[in-house]
Amino acid sequence: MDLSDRKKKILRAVVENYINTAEPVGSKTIAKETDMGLSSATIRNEMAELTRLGILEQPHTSAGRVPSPLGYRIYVNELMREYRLSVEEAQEINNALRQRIAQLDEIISEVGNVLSELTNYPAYALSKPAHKQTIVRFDFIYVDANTVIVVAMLDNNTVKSKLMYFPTGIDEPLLKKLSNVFNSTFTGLTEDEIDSALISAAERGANDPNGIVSAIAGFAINILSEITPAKAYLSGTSHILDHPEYRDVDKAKELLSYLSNDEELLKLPEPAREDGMRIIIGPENLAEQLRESSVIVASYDLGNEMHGLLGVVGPTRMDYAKIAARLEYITKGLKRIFSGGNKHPPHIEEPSK
Amino acid sequence: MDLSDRKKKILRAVVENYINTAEPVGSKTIAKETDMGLSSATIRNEMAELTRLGILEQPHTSAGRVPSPLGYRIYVNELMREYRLSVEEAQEINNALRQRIAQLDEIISEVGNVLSELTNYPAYALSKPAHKQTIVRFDFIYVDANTVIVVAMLDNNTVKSKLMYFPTGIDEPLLKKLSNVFNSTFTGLTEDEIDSALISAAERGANDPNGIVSAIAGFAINILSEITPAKAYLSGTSHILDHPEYRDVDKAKELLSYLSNDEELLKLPEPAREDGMRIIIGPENLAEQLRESSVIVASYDLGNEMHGLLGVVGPTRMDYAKIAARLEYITKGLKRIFSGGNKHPPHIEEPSK
DNA sequence: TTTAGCACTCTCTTCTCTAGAGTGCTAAAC
DNA sequence: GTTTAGCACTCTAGAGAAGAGAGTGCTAAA
Repeated sequence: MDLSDRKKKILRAVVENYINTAEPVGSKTIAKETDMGLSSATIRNEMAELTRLGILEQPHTSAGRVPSPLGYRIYVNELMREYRLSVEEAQEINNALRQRIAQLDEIISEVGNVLSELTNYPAYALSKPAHKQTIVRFDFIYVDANTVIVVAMLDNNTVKSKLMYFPTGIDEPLLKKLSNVFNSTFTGLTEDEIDSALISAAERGANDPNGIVSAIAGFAINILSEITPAKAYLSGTSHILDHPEYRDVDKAKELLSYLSNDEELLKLPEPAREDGMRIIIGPENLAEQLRESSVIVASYDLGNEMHGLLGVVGPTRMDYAKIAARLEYITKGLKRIFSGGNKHPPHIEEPSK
Repeated sequence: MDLSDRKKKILRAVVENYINTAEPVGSKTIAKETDMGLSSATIRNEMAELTRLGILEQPHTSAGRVPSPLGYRIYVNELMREYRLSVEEAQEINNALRQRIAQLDEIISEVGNVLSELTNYPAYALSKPAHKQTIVRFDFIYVDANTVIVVAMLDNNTVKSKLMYFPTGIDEPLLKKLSNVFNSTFTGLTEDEIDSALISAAERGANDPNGIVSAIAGFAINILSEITPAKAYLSGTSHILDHPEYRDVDKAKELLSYLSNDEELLKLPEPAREDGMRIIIGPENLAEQLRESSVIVASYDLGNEMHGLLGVVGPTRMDYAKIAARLEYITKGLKRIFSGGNKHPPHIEEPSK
């Protein structure tokens, strides 16, 4: 799309004005609030042209103009000023992250909360399934004649354990045998590779008619399948109702129900590049319920197999520049905290678009 | 409150009609839809009386009547018919529970989802902190010269483990010593009882200048403090917008924000008796934001230190009888599944109020 | 190429009016 | 004494009308 510089300036003015006011923007407003030294009539002509090109839209004949999805697209791709976080904003994000990151368990949902609070839009956080993991070693701790603690260490250095009860009884020699069998047969295998053939072979190898091997193998499979399953966390849904677009309760309800569905969230698109960000505007969304909303999504990566997506949902008239800047600051900050090893959020840096 | 039988009948009719229609109820409607053989005029007189007693209310002079909070209270305490779950409804609950209960981890939040879906109101689930737990045994598994797996078994038979890295190095004899120190000093203690005096004493006992003891003790404290912390899960918030009471976006927003705050949820009242149910009507709520809503709450108990509250939030005009019946069926069902050991939901039973 | 002027269009708000529902009171009927 | 019919009265919700305001597109002049 090749527009004259003047058209671009006008488009930008329309988009930014509309983002702030949520009201259709008239030619007079543009003339007054930008310093192009042009009268409203000239701007009117340009806006008429932009409307013909499908970049602006008119809600009705005598209303001001509103950006079309195409208009937003052009704005986002070419015109959006890089939003520079102020020192205060960056500080605020730093504090929010620092305070919330206590237990790693819930970090992702917490980051979603932070994101939502900082943007005033609903936010979601997805954790992606890690690459197929394997168990690298098994240990067995004897507790009493019927009880054993099974400890499994994974290839990412996490450890899982479980108390298991065997009515048929066990003793130290049996444990030793089990340890040998499991460490030789079941290590280095992904979930899929542990199948019933393998289990019954191991049962024969350990001379175990009592199902002990298969119970432990079941535990192993459980661990491998439960580790970082794709999960969705949604935060700040009530922010939806802050925005005039959703004053219509039915629309709000539609979006809210949609977002509350984890499976739908997991289907949302991802950024093309690992470190990129993606903005999906209105009708570019595949889901019917998002056709009037926009999504900004970035991926995060905490190392150690923890990675996923972090997104913000809002009306098409959302402050793309600001939200994108904050989102990027957060994802970068997370990465720094977790891979760098130092426990402090990053210092202020220049965000890119 | 001593009312004539006729007044009670009329009150019940008003409440139930209002619950269904969300419109103020007129004397004519009552006359028509109940078989008391009375004319609207008579009923009008009775309703005027009930209004004088503060049991009914008039939105404005010439509108029908609406129950006051006191009216709901009387209805709930004395007039509410026991709602009998139909076979289909019970079946539906059974299925919902059965399908969802896979990993115990998320069972409580899942039950919240089920509850919300079955009632069409937002529902919350709280897990209460368990009684102070203690570690009953420690085990140490040698991995390599710098790495140990620490395994701790709690008094409720759950097992926690962690891979720990010690740059100063460790060997088998040291592990043995550690095992002795921890199993003699730190077992049977609650989180509070493990204090720094104890830790430094143990450090001296183990002759450990490298902070290994204190690192492991930190892990122990972590476990004890993290186990079933009070948690809140909220489901089905979008159902709020189904009800005409919350068509006003500002009201919906107020309630939604309130419910989204975990700390507030944790402060909500509990049933007086362990197996009881509690209904809090409108202004009986302490929180300002709930003054126009009602809460029905019951406690659940899955044995094994897992217990907490399950609640439903809706407009004061909510179908108390139906919701209470479903809530009770669910809590009883949970108990049966988990304590009875059989993995199937209960059969249909008569719910009590 | 830009601007001023002007008629035109459409929405939003305000006001008025009416239909309808429901009430409370009075007097008659049971 | 209780119940009912009748009726005037009150209040709301909704429909229609009117006017203000904002913004447009077109034309003609600068």
